[in-house]
Amino acid sequence: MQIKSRLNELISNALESLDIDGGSVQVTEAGKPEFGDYQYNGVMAIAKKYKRNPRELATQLLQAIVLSDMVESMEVAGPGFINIRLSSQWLAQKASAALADERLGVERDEEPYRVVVDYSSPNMAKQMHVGHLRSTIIGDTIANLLSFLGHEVIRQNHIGDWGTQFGMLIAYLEELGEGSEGTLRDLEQFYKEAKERFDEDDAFANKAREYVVKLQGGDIHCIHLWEKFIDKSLGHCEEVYGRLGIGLTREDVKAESSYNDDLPEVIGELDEKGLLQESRGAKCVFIEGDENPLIVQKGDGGYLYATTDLAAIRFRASVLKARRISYVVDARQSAHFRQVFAVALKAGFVTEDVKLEHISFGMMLGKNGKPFKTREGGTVKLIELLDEAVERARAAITQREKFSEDELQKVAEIVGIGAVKYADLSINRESNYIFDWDRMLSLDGNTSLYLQYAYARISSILRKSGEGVSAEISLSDELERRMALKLLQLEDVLRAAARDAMPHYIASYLYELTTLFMKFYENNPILRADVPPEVRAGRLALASLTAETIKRALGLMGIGVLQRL
RNA sequence: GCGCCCGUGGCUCAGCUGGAUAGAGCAUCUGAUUGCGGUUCAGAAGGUCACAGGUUCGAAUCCUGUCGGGCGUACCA
Repeated sequence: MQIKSRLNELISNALESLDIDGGSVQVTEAGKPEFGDYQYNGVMAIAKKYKRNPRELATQLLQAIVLSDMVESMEVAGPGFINIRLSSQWLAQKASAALADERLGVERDEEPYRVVVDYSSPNMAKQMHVGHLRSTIIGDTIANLLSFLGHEVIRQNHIGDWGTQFGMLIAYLEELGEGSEGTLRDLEQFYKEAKERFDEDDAFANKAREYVVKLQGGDIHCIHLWEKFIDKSLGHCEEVYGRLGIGLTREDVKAESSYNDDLPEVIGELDEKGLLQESRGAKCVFIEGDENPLIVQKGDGGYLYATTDLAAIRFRASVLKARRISYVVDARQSAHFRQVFAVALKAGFVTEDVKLEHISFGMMLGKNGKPFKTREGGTVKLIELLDEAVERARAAITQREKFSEDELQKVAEIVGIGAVKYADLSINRESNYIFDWDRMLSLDGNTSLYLQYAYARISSILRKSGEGVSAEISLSDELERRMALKLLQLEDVLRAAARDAMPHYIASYLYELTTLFMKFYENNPILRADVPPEVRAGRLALASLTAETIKRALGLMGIGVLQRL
């Protein structure tokens, strides 16, 4: 249910009927309950433009609005605000419909498009570490969200499987011989050992360099070693994805190396367009207003990741035919993407109507405000971080419910992983964020545990009620009414989150919904004996829809819920 | 040097393309509740929205400058 756009339309139509150009009409949620449910503030600006009295204009506008059964009242307030109150009957009816609907009343976008979401993209030479966390979970959420809204999502895991370090790694893999899979399990260690060999043994170093060349030349033996290595490394990533509830599969992998053959073509096309210039021995594209060019080919003939990124854009636009291409990559690369996008456009790899966006995010900081590291100052491995999350969750769970060891482990897994993900997804992605175990595993405040707890509590109520939930919701008091309104705002929130690629909109919404529910529940008993059956049924229905909404929205973030906690 | 991002109560964060008295949660204080699952609920206190100008009916939000912090700045990815 899109509420805002319907209201916008009512107002737009009215403005049009008055022959007034109101620009893009945007109602917002009311600042206070006294103001109603929504408000439109645009009249003042329009009045200024037409040099008219705002209150008068607002009054005239109201008269021109054709009210639907959705709106109970609209009135002018203050200097020219228009306060809107929705019909309770309408809210009740739509909430009932949402409850009966698989999608909770959220419609698919009427103009679906094909979108590439590039995220996670780990380097195969090293173990996944915290540096990959944000891209992976933010990207996955956005992909899930767009998909839920009916868009055709193509996930692209642009893994780093190419580069000089692979010569060293496969040379070492070969040296260890058969049965070296065990060592490969700890990639970090493997890399370290290979590097040591490389630094200490000239013969080994030479072989490593030779293997780089052979690999690039398509040598069968080297390719075989390399494939084996990548396969193992990817397997490790998949283990992490599995635990994190990330929807990336092998089919989504589109490795850097897959663009190798395109790179000369990219250079060729840039040249054809007359964009290529040689500068200090390298082939570059200069961009107006930019001090530094985008270097696409090194002096020694080698390509760079800018070249690969251009090849990828070209592929995504021409082969995949994406209309929106989103890169979930940390903010430090904003300059890089700005350049790559500009060049891709100039070169005609994409047309103007394709939306290229860098969904950037800030750094993960430790409690001390400095980059998140281990006590020793090393990089935190993702798998170890997740282990710790689960361990801490286990300790944090109050064991009101008696869990078997198996169940406890499952619950801790859902709670712990959820806490890590939610802590990240609940804040504005653009800012750096402080990683704090205690806060993220707290039962108070905007945390996943609070939401999961609410879900479990509602589940308990529903179980105890011993009856099915009917889809009939009637709203007999103000809190019930506010609940229904909040529940119906889900689609507006999801759409805004998808539009801006801002998962924290969803988190804020869920938190507001849940605190509102707690308040509602405190004041409106459900299962008590003195509650009339109709009222009880209506409240049960609201509770049920609340639970479903929490479950669905957390599900978009890849976070699970529990019947008991 | 240049460029980008960020400065909101003690702490962590919201603030929806400029709107009505800047909102939450921790932490602090007060009160309710023998609890339809609580670590719940209600309330209080706490802010010159870094600073200074400007734009206008109206600015945390837009513009300019200053200060402070982060990041990036040609052949790594």
